[in-house]
Amino acid sequence: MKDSEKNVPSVVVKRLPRYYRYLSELLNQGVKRISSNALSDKMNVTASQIRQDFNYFGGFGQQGYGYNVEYLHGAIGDILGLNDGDTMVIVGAGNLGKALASHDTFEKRGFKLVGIFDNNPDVIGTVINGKEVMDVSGLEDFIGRERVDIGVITVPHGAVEETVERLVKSGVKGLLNFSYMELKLGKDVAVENVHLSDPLMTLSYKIKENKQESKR
Amino acid sequence: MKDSEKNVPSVVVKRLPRYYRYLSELLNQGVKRISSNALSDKMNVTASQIRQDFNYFGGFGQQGYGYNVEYLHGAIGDILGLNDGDTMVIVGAGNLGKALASHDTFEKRGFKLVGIFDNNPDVIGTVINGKEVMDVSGLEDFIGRERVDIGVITVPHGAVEETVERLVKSGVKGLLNFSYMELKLGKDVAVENVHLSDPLMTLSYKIKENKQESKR
DNA sequence: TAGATTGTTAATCGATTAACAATC
DNA sequence: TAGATTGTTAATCGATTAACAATC
Repeated sequence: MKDSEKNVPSVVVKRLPRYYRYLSELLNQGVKRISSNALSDKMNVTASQIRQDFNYFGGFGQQGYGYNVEYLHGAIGDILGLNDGDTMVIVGAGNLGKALASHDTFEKRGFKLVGIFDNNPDVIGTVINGKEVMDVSGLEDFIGRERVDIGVITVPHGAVEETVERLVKSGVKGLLNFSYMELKLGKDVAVENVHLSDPLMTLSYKIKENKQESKR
Repeated sequence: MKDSEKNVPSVVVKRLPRYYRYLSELLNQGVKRISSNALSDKMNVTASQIRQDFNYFGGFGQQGYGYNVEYLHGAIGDILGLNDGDTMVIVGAGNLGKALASHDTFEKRGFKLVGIFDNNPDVIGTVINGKEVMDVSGLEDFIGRERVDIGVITVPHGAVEETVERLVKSGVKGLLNFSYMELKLGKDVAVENVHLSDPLMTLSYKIKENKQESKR
């Protein structure tokens, strides 16, 4: 069994984007090499965990030297599939859809926004970040023709179910779901659910905890 | 030591918003009671974990009956501090700031948006979701006067540091940070960092994994 | 009461950390 | 070579699951 086929715990996978971000920053700063210890300080994780994590994918470092930042950055990008040129469409050109369409980090991470869709005649035809909003009635055709990989769901609550169905039927391979509804699908279509109010609630908990602590 | 003062593992805290969302939905559907087993089916977690989690805060159920949905919903809301009437300001009225300002889920969860700030003269004075965008130069005054609890950071990269400093100095108790930069602060100010591209990267990984699997 | 289901303890599992031999 | 730091195994810690007595 190749290293890349070992089953990687999902806690590790969820840490990869974070590593990737920090390495991007180091790369920007022109840092050439970094040790697990130095990275550990920066990221507030243990050096041991860093080495352990990387070794799920088979060691990118060199004894006595550390890790080459550029190489490691590229390797993690590959593992994450950021160099696969995944294309995506945004369905729902409301405020959130618009914001995501204009969010340049997506492009910087190697994703290509190829279409924005809405069902509102007033919105169809308007231009967001240089792209014309298309009529959602043409969604299936477009996805099939352009072989779109990812569907980003930013439609209102009531339209989620239908949107998901249509995206999946058209053959997208993954859904990034910003709707209130939590999606579970068959394992042939990957899903990530994003709930913007979750971190706000967690923050609220922490604030409350801080208050209680200071009272003691 | 009271139950509420036990130190709750952060994995448990991070699950609370999810419980809260599912309970909101059940409440909407008019469901009166639910057992850990039934909830377990719905949420794809074990019943054991649900009971274990709730018991960190001291048991909300009743043997032989299960949990009263309304009561449990309220209790978790209390734990999360959603009934504390936390106020918030959004700093940065760009696309993301606008989207968040219009995101009604925040209000539904008990948070009160009291101000939106920007430094761009073209944006100052415009109205977002019924609220006029204010000049960021008045940020400190406003926060002090209105005793704002939470600062939501949606400014561009270059303005993050200054924004954080000003928010903290003015006395906010928590930051919800959407900027690229990952914040760490002293423990008197709570922070949640949100990185919108992280779930997209994780999704990309899953898609890639699916592809490899189907090849085998 | 009998049945159901919690609260909670004990067992298991997995993830993190520590340690160190391998090696650049 | 000597020093540094990885890759990797072993030890520890914590979280999840299982089990069941308590009890509504």
